[in-house]
Amino acid sequence: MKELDPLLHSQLRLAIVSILMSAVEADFVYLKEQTQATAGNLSVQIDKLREADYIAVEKTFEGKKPRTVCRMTDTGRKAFENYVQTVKLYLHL
Amino acid sequence: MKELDPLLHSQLRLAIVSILMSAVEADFVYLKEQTQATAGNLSVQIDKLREADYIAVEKTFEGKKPRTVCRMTDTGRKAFENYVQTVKLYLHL
DNA sequence: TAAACAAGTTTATTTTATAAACCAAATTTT
DNA sequence: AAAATTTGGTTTATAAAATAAACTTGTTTA
Repeated sequence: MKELDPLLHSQLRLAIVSILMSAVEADFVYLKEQTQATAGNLSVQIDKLREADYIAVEKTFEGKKPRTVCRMTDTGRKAFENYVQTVKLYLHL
Repeated sequence: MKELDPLLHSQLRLAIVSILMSAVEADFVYLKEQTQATAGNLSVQIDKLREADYIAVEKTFEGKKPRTVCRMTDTGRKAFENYVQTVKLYLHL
């Protein structure tokens, strides 16, 4: 049985990537709202995805407020597609 | 975002259930071969699925050798179908 | 009959996920 | 204008999970 990419096979990280796959980009606040995760957990998981170069993270300022914007990388998109194909086997789809 | 049943959202437990969903039953040795898991890990994960009544476990003797046979319960089948529907949302399927 | 094997289980270790506590800057309240 | 609160996070500590190593019990086999 093909292994499920452990980086994506995590509730929160999969949710993050799922959102990013259908939007050009999403910021920390939006991801927090959508996923209902705590800020700490979200911060950690975003960082893991960034370390693996699955997502790119840009820290800017929106006026005086910090803004952390995330978007998928090509590597991340490929990894996601691969994960989808693998999980389909497990789900008999 | 709907939560992914944590009992099924685990590489090995999902593999076990995936196998059991497409076979009437499967024994410990077969599951071990197919999943490539260690016996200890497999034993633990089977037990978690059994505790939740997702699978039924029957310990018999095949001649003089013990045989542990697993099959899905109705509860387990429903949980799996529910998991499939939920994960589809994450995967945009 | 002692060593090796089979089929597991139990326990210990490592990894992962999660949340609590913290920080800096800006905004609001008194 | 000082104090308290909010915003947008990060760091660190705790809880849970996955995994493997060690052990058990009975069975062959040399």
